[in-house]
Amino acid sequence: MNNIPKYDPAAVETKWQRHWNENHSFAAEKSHDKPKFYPLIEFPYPSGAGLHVGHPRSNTAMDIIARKRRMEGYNVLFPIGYDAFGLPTERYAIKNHIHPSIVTKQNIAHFHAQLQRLGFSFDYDREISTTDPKYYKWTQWIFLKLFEHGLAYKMEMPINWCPTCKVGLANEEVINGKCEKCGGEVVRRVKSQWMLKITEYAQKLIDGLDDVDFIERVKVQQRNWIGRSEGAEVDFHLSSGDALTVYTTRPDTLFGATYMVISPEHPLIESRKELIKNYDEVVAYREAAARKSDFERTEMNKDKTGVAIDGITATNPVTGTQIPVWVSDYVLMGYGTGAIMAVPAHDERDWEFAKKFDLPIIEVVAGGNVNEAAYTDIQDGVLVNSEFLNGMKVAEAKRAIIDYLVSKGIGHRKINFKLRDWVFSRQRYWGEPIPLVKCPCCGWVALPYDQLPLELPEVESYEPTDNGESPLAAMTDWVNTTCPKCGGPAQRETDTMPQWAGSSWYFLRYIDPFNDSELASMEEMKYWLPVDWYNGGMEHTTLHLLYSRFWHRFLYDIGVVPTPEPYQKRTSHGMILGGDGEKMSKSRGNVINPDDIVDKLGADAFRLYEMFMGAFDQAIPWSTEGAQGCRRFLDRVWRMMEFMTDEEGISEDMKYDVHACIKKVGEDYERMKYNTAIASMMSLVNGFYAKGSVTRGEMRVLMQLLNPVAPHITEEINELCHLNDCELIRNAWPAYDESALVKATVEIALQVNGKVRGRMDVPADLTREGASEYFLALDEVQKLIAGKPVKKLIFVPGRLVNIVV
RNA sequence: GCUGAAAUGGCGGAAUCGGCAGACGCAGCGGACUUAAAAUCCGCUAUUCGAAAGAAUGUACGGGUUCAAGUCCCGUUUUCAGCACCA
Repeated sequence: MNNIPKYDPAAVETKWQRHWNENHSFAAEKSHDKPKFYPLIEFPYPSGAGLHVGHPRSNTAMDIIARKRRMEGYNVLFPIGYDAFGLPTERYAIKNHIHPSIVTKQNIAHFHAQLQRLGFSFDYDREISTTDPKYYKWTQWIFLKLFEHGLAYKMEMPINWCPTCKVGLANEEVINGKCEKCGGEVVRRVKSQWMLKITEYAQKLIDGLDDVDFIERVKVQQRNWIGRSEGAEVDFHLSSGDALTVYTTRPDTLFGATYMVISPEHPLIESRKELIKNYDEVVAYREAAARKSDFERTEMNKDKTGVAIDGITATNPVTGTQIPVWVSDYVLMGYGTGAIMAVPAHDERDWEFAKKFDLPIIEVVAGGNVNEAAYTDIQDGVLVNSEFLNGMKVAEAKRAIIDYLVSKGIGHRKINFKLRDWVFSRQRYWGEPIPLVKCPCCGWVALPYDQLPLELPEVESYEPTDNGESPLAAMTDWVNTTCPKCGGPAQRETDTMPQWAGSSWYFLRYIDPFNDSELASMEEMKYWLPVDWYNGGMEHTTLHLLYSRFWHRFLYDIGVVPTPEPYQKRTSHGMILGGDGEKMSKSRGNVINPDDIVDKLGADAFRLYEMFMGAFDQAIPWSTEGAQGCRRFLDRVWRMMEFMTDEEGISEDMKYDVHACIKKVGEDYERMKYNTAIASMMSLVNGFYAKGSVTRGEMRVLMQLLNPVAPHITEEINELCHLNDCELIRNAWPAYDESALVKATVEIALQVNGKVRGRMDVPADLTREGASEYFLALDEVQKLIAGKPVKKLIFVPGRLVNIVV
């Protein structure tokens, strides 16, 4: 072809982006005739810093799938929105005296422009923001439904308080005793908080995992976080006359229970203080434990401490032995019953404690050496010193002892979860107001649904307060209202919802974003749900991903949504690190700004590099030279126009390579092996260069394969060369021809005693049966074995032949 | 501490089922083009020995199974991630 213009990414990309925008090229079709496909990326938080190089990794990956599905004939909904409530915006607003809603608007505009510049095929017509009252009307609506069903409750409780952010945090937001957002030390603070009963859904959230296609580590992490365990509750009779109930997963070891431990906060200490001779000592221990921060508690978890209660003993219900009761902070009030039976022979913590305080250790499961270490194996151990359990395996003994406890009325089967309820209120301005009022006569009363949305009022100051009150509390005009039930004076809740509220259901709103009478129409949801493929960060596994599954399952239970699970498939991308292999951060000075790369190399090269740099699910250091190499590849693709011939078909000598590439690229995109898909296209292009020519037919296929990754340049080449009479995005995905993948001869390796001695071409249809005769007749084979007797000949068709002499 | 994943050239990585280790890219070296440089195109590029043909070694380390091991088994080291007294 003559008159090839120079490749100018900026011009080409602007042109096609405008074209797509004007034509709404990626708007999901209203009709439900076609099969649907709903891919989703986690909607970004529109920070002032703009897009990070991490965003395009996930976005491009799903964009490739979305674009491929459109070519395959699906009706695709690939939406975008903004998770815009949150602390950084509020902080910026406070510092610069701008209303957070204005900051949010500016940041969203910036993000929108950056996303468009990267050519993502989002349906921008459905763009949403969680801060839009038309949106958060429905976030509040869902909260009221939870409240109505008894799943939201307010409770005075010690919470995780971040003194830097001046806000309470959910358990999921505390990482190693530090605040997830600012890294500051988290302290305990007693506050009255709204809680959501996610624990009621613990079992459903575990069971639901069986029916979805999530990558294994996500399932494992969610299961561990929910932490289901099966065991029994057993009552121990105390000398005080009380029954002390413990939870244990090892009821089979009951005969080995040589002492008991209650947590320092256990109510028994107060209710029986008159019997406790060393009450002062116990209280001093409790206070010392309370002063320990979470950090100290975990740091010191190897060194056990405790105090024996003087004055109360317990009776082991099966042996009748009197055993002591201790207080120790290795037993937590928040799990089980806050009390345990200690079996030092078969529990590591109890073993350590018993060694330190010289308490008896009785072996009841044979198989280890309990003087050396606790024996915790539950597979092979056999019960001993346990009367009627003797000789049984652990699993059998568990069943037998529970039956016994039930028959005596002193115990029963019990399932426990580590999952805690979700702390749902935040003492902040920039969040969804909680639509409840407190009435002195009626208690907490829900706002009627027709009064939603309850909009955020304008306030003078968004500053959080040190006393733990939301800035809204100072707005007396807004706070003082009337009770919707009795009409008397009442006050609004002034805490707001956490950032996780708006993101717990946003994928539903995309389906029907302008609906003012429902959160989304059932008919539309029946067509679009569930989300077919959701890619996002591992850091959200026990936060957003779990929370949104909980909300969705609740909405399903009350008949609002048609599917029990929101997401069919979940994958996760690896982080992009700085060039030094460290996490990108301003302080390290290794941050790469996507805009700079797009300016220098173009969006297509940037997208291509983000997909080519390495395995999609692994952390990869950034390399600007590597990105440059991807730009070089696109330059080479562009220059292929110089030697393109007018032939429409695929030339005979390239047939195998072209069809193998179609197969490879299609399969690799689906498996998120973008790096090898791109490598195979690079090899194909190298082949055309080696040959010095490419046909129009070959060019057409290459453009179709490359289009999902590099949509602008391929569209431009398609137009310049009139490869198709329509845009590539309206093209069908190419199919490969099985017969073209069959070769007449294949190159195999020739091994002698397992060592490669050469390569040779053999007929592709050579079978194992004919192999021996075929190979031993060859001169080169005879030369290599040099007359030695052949012991064995192994032939793997298409791979190698190995002659053992 | 427990659990899980991983370790491959100078670098990022590839090798789908136990079957030719190092695809593809980066960096480097050489050549062509050019007054020159850049760009581009072509070639080389795991290590050691060798002029070459070739040979030996080689996928964190030590063993093992197999005709054949990056891949499977046992042990060790290191790195990363998750959980962190959940009875």
